Amino acid sequence: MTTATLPATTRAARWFHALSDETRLEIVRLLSHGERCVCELQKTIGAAQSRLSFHLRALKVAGLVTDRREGRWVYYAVNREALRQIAAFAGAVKPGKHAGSCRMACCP
Amino acid sequence: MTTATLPATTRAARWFHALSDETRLEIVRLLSHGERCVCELQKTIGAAQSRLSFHLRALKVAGLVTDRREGRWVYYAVNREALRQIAAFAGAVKPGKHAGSCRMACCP
DNA sequence: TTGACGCATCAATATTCATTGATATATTGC
DNA sequence: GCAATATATCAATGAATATTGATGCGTCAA
Repeated sequence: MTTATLPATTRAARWFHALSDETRLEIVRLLSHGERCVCELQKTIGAAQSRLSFHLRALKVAGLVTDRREGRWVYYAVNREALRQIAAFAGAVKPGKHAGSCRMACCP
Repeated sequence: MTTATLPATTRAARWFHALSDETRLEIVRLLSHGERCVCELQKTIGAAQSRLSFHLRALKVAGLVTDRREGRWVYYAVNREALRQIAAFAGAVKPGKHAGSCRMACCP
């Protein structure tokens, strides 16, 4: 259920996939203000319960959120560390030294 | 063909989707060193040509790469600004003021 | 002008993903 | 225990995506 042991590229691809859906992005945005139970996300987003559950699971499997049961409620929260790593990944892609034509490397 | 006028969430979802595939991540990683022609990406990645073309198009439609023809070659390059915005987006998701139980907001 | 090369596109297929409605499980208050 | 609530899961369906092989189109060099 965890993605911690996967190769970096695979893990990154799964993170990005988890964020590639508008509903899930909305969930993450809401959770960025603090943890929330499913019922509130449901009211706020206006999505069917099973649909929300589906997307929460996707985020959880990808390691972007954590969940915690308290009585009848389950609270979800963002995994700050994962988000940090995602930002770092995107930030690390910089155009490099060879910017400009690259005949040499390309077609010798 | 451009995504510039879309709502922020929609645009972000498309960016993340473009990065949600291992082949495309590998392409972006290679392009981060400078622009490359398709034939070199092909050699390096070892993917069928039509497959590579498919993924390059996905990246281009999402606005993450640009292309430029020079003679028989087409050179692709990362769009630094888009990557910067993606990193900013991920970095902006911070756990917030209400971290901890949030009964109040949740189930009044 | 012909042939080779670099690349894009198309058609067909298989796979993955999202949505909906129904059902199951756990927890609480009565 | 019973009913109500919160959430997860399942089954079915449709939509989107990825892969492969074939074909087309522009460009260059002989």
